[in-house]
Amino acid sequence: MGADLKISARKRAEKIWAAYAKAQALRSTNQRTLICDIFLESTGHYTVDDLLAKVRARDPKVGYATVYRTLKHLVDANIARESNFGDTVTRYEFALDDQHHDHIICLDCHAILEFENEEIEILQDRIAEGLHFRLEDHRLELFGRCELAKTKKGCPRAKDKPGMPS
Amino acid sequence: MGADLKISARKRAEKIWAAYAKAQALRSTNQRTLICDIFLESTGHYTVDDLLAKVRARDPKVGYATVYRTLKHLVDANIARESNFGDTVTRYEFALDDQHHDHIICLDCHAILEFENEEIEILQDRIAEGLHFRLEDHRLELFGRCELAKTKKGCPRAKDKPGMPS
DNA sequence: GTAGTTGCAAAGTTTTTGCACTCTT
DNA sequence: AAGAGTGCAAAAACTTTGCAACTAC
Repeated sequence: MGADLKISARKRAEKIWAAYAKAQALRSTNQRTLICDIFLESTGHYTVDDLLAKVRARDPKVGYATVYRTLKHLVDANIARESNFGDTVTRYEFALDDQHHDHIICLDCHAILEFENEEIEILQDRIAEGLHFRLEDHRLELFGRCELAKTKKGCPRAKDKPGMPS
Repeated sequence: MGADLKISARKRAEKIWAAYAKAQALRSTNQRTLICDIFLESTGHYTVDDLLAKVRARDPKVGYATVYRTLKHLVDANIARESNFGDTVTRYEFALDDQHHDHIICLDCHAILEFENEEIEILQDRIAEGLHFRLEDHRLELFGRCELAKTKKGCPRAKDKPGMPS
């Protein structure tokens, strides 16, 4: 994904956010602006803790609840996407609707890679149609071991994080 | 899925369970036997609460912890599969490894249908290979509105259950 | 008898909510 | 000034764990 695409995605996200904020009559507070900025700058999959840490680096007084509440708005505005890759924590990523991608997660090092596959999406549409569903969303997660994890030394990134599915 | 297949799946599950129990030196207690029986008889996607209710109908003294602990064993033995379809509760279903299927969930009535698609599995393998992953597991969930939900009356099964993804 | 199992209650996690105070509009 | 937004702490929802009593082997 090139830098150009990322920049324009962010610009679009900002427009969507502005429209959403206006429609919902949201007020522009420092905390909210800060959280949105940090979120839109981010490229990975972050827990609320992760994001709060980044936020507090710039404003130590921000509370958990505000991050949760702001993320809820971002999800609602279709700018953020929630996922929990087999474990108990919810992770948030910046993802506009039309940029849909899926994930492959390394069970050893917990790296999360993204991929897109048009063919699978087409098959999904066909399946939904066959079952008389109007498809609105989907979630595809692949779990495996990445190349580094396969070596005898194991993946150097491997840490004991909370449970991924067996 | 015919009754024959289900019966043989159950028989296979019982064999796997017996082998697992032996390997782990698990003891055969009334509670554990009861929970396993109820779980193996079940065909849907149940929360711990659901299962505990069924268990307590036959033995009211069984505690949460025992159900959690037994399900953990069943997951470990690859007889049960955990999923959480966008909400916060973990659901368990009886699923042997080689019977893998995916789910389509109605956002209105929360019905959960199962499907299998060989083509998608092949594409997944190809994607994982391309990214140098050894694939171990996957999770595909489609979210949409079922046929009944599309009528102007809405789906009659619709209830306000906790949040599904937007 | 030994050691795995159970049920209870307490503790842990993650997320939501009530409330007094603050800040935007 | 009105009321949306914030931070804190308490509550909620779900799951795990410590422990004394129990039970399979």
